[in-house]
Amino acid sequence: MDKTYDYKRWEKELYEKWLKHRLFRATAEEAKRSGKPTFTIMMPPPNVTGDIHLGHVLDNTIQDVVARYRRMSGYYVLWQPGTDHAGIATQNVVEKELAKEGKTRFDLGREEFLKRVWAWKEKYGNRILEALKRLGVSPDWDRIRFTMDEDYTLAVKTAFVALYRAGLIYRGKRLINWCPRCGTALADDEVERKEERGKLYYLRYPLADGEGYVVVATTRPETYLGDTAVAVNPEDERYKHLVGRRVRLPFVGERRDIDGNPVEAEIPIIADPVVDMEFGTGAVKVTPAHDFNDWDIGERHSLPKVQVIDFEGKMNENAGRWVGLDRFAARNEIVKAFAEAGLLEKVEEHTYAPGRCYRCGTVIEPLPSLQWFVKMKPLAEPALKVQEEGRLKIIPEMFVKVYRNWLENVKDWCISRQIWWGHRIPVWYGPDGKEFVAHDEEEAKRLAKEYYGREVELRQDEDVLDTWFSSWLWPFATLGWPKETEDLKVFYPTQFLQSGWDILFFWDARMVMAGLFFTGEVPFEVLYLHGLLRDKEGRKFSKTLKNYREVFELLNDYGADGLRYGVLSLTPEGRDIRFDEKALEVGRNFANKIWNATRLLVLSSEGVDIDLKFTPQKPYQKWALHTLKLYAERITDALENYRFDEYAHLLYHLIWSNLADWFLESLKPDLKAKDKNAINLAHYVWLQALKLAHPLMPFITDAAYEHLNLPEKEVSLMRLDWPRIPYDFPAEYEEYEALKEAVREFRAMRDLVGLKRAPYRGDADPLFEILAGAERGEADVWVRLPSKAEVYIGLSRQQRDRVVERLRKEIEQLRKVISRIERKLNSQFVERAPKHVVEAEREKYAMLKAKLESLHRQLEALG
RNA sequence: GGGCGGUUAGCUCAGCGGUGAGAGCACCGGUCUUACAAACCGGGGGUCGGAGGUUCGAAUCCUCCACCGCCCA
Repeated sequence: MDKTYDYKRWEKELYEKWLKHRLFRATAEEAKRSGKPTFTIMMPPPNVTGDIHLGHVLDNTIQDVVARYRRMSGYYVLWQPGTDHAGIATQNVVEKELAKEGKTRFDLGREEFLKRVWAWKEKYGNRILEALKRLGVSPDWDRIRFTMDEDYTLAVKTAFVALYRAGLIYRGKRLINWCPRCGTALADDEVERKEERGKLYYLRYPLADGEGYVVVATTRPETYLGDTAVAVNPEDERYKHLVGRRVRLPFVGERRDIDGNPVEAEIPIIADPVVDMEFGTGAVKVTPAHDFNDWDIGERHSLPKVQVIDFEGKMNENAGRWVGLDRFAARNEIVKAFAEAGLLEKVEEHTYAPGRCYRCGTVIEPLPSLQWFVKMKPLAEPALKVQEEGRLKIIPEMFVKVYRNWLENVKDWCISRQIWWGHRIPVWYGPDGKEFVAHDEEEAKRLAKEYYGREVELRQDEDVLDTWFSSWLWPFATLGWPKETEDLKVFYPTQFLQSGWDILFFWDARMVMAGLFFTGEVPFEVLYLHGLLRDKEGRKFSKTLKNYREVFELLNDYGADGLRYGVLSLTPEGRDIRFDEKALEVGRNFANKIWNATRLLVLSSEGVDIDLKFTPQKPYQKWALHTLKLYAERITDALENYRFDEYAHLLYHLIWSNLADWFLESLKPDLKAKDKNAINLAHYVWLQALKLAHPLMPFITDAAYEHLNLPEKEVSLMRLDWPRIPYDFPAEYEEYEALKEAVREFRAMRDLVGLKRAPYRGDADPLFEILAGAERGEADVWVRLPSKAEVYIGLSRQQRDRVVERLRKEIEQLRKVISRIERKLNSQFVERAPKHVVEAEREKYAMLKAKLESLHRQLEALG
């Protein structure tokens, strides 16, 4: 057995071995044959464009821990991997490639462009999945699905048609979020808002029928060209007399609304309660075609909607002299024009939160546009209901409110995207624009023929569907839906879904809706949300800041187990995680510790025939079994409750602080003596500990397992049963704990006086000498240890003083504690507190009293 | 504006009605003790954000306040 753990070698060898033995494979047939309950986990499919980052590491470590734990505890596990076509992101990447050649997608045309994207996907699409293998994760790689697989496409079409026929999909002209850079509509939640510094411009609108003007405050002066009213709060005394009168927009000539009707430059002053009297001057401009609030005001007051910015973010023909200018350039020009005409009252610094595209960061432009929408209310209600009824468990609890709040206020979902990479919307239009929604062109033609009574030319909708419209089907579409497959019957609904909280709305909540609507099932029993990884300062990882290291570098430096351990141990319930490489060091050192401890066992049991049969005899042995039992229970509990950080810490304490520091040290004499019983017991204990650690640290534990000289072995610990420890030795546990205490006291005393070894006398367990570094001998002064055991440490006269000082300090501290308890025992506490608490307090009091006396005796003895 | 979370040792965090308030890292001192210096042994370090309240008992429950972060408008 090598002197150090070479994780690079072992990670490679073991992963190949696991794959060779098909340990991750899951089939419906075998599941049925096994007779075990199934446990299905759907891997959140990474984007085909992406590179692996720490978020994937956390995601997949969590899933792997659950998958391996469940396999070991008697479930038949399917962990379903795959990738997501990520419409906008992927199209962007390929368009960037094209730009290097000086081309746009329009130069290639739709068909050629899509060929390029597919080629790109074939080449790079599985990069993240491949990288995940180095982490040691255990999904069934033979089942990789892609959201644009042929089968999956069928699921998407079926879903669209079913929703349309149920009246839950409609097409309408509405204000949508438009990204001028990506050239597509976005859903509300694809728009990010963050506070930014901007300016608030005060514009003067001259009254049309008299002297003076009304001043409106706006962050977007360039949209004034599309204003169709000025609004004030009906309660606002300052403006009551103006309501009903009109202002004249300066520099505005001919303009038309979105239906082509001319709109005058004179616009009314209206009263609407949504206007905030505190904001600016209390009078606001209303631009229904470029602002969501204004759209609603426009609807209420039947205002015309004048669009002044086009789909490229440029001013359109309604902008008069500014036509063709970019919207931001137009802003400057327009402000200048107002200033020159004496119509700019002032400009203030202002913080506001413009919407930005979550894919490219461009400021989104609200625009009226004809798009497809999903009616969300009817889908949201069942999703709320199943949560209420406890059929969907959300962990941690605090996200329940977030989930509910979103569903209760959900708005219709804009699902059409003006890009090419994605699922083409399955709608065909007749010559008169009549829409035919169908699974394919054949069916559309048939429907059209029925409708028109003859064959007509059909034109398919140019747009594609939002990527999330395919991902929300993931839990069942990957298993073959809409076909009634064996996979669906056996593995669906699933048991566990984990994701970062950032996609709770995008993905998790929508999967619940889709699951309920399409399959009538809650798609997963448990929804586990974890926080997002941030840098040491709490900032998001970002390419521009370069505030992170590549996952491959981390894997090289700390090993997969070190990385897994580090990341998981940092993960608190739900909150964001400040990532610190120090944690990985802990993980790496921990793996190393496991290696070395195993090495001790292996080297010192050479030549011993191991059959795992033993009888617990000595106190340290019973203590070890009892400790193992306590930890196995707590670890199982932590895993059952998805407390991963706790799991990581418990492992550390069991294996390092208890087994390595005490058990193995106590075992050493028996190892030297080749005590067969002790060696078998140790192998049993160690094997259980390795099993407990296996879900989190699969490589080092399996590497250690390979070295253990056991009578029979499986391919991997993952094939063994989860530990249940049938031993219970509370008395011996206490006995050995007392020994530990005496050893610690002896060591501390010895260190206090600066001795490397010290003489002792008294009645001590034979292990005491070894653990404490003590020996029988002569001394000037003997000091009894404060612990129960009657053990003395021998000192010289010079060393006496330091001990006296130390004793005095301890006595003082102890007195304080004791008097506090005395007060407590003389108060109402005795009558009011539960009996057992009072009893425990009395016991503690007696114990501390005894200890105090012992300290006093020592002090006296030292004279 | 509505909501959520946080504030505990120098740092990252556990503990969420009964502990002399914990862990890891960092720090200080000692050790090549034949598994491990990626280690071993020992040590110092906290008025649990502030103010009230409930309770026999509060880091833990309630109210208010302060600061930090996030989500939704």
